Amino acid sequence: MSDPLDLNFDPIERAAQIWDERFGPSDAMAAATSIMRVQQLLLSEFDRICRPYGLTFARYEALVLLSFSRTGALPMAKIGERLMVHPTSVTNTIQRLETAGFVVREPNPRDGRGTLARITDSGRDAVKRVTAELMEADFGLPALDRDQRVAVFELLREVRVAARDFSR
Amino acid sequence: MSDPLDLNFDPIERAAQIWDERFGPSDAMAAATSIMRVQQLLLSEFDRICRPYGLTFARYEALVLLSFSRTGALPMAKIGERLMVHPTSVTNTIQRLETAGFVVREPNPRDGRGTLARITDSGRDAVKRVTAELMEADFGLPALDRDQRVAVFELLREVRVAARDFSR
DNA sequence: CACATATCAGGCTGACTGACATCT
DNA sequence: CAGATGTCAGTCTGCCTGATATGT
Repeated sequence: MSDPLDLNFDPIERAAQIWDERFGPSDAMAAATSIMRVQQLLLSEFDRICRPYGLTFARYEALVLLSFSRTGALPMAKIGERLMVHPTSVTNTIQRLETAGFVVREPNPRDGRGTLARITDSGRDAVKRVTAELMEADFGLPALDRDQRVAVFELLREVRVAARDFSR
Repeated sequence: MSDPLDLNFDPIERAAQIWDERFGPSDAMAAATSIMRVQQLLLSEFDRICRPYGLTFARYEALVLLSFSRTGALPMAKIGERLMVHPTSVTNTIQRLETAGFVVREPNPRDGRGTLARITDSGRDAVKRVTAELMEADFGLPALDRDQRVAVFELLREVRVAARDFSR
């Protein structure tokens, strides 16, 4: 690359850089593209860890939710609410987890309309193994020390509060 | 919700909270879930802004790349490399942009195997309008001040450097 | 020849809309 | 009855693999 300004080979950052030259620097754009990109890096890492266990990260999240519920079972609607995904996506996710033997479906005894997804022993085992690996991998953030991770969390909490993603 | 521990209504944070009770606090998990969640918030915001112009954020990114190239045209492979997406995804993205009239395809005069995607006037106009709206929306980060945005960028740069996403 | 470039066929994923049966 | 619940059909998106035609 012949551009003398191209000290940095990341394409997104490169675009931001060129953008800066045209419109002036945008700290907002730089921060936003960093978040988008790091999420992409984390998701690949998480999916890579989940894959050997027949899981995707989305399915792992659903399984974690079930594994931490008091009875090991939750209504479909509750799962969608907690993971913030569409009801039909819940149907799809749970169906695949059921096919893999990590979850069973059963009628909700407290609501004739409803269905409960219940985690199986096999599902609990998978959660345990994947969680151990994620912890081992520092959730994709071994590059940051404890204070830095806390700083990231605190900063992003502001964004989530503003988006009403937190109740506080 | 009857669970006495449910003081905080964010589902991901809620899961992290329950997780903490079981395995002890994980600053890495808290930071990682925040990044995943904020990316989700930003992407919906960006897609919402792009939608009226017949774009998704992914297509907007490709269009930005073309609009900032010196000649307004780039080989497909170069686009994939810079946006870090699979060659078939580039074919797909460019095809849709072509259908929308934002780019045209032409043979690469310097490589008989290759195809160039060239941005049209209509494409440049769309980039201009969407970019203005994104700037107006502070790239989804109006909740942070300048110093905070810079802090986010600096922290996440560490992660990207470790992942070799940056060359420095 | 090996290799690069781009496309196509086809699969998988998660998200969505609209329609529907069922139940509260 | 209105409203909630879950599923299904079908669409769209982005990402991927493998095969292929073409050209370096």
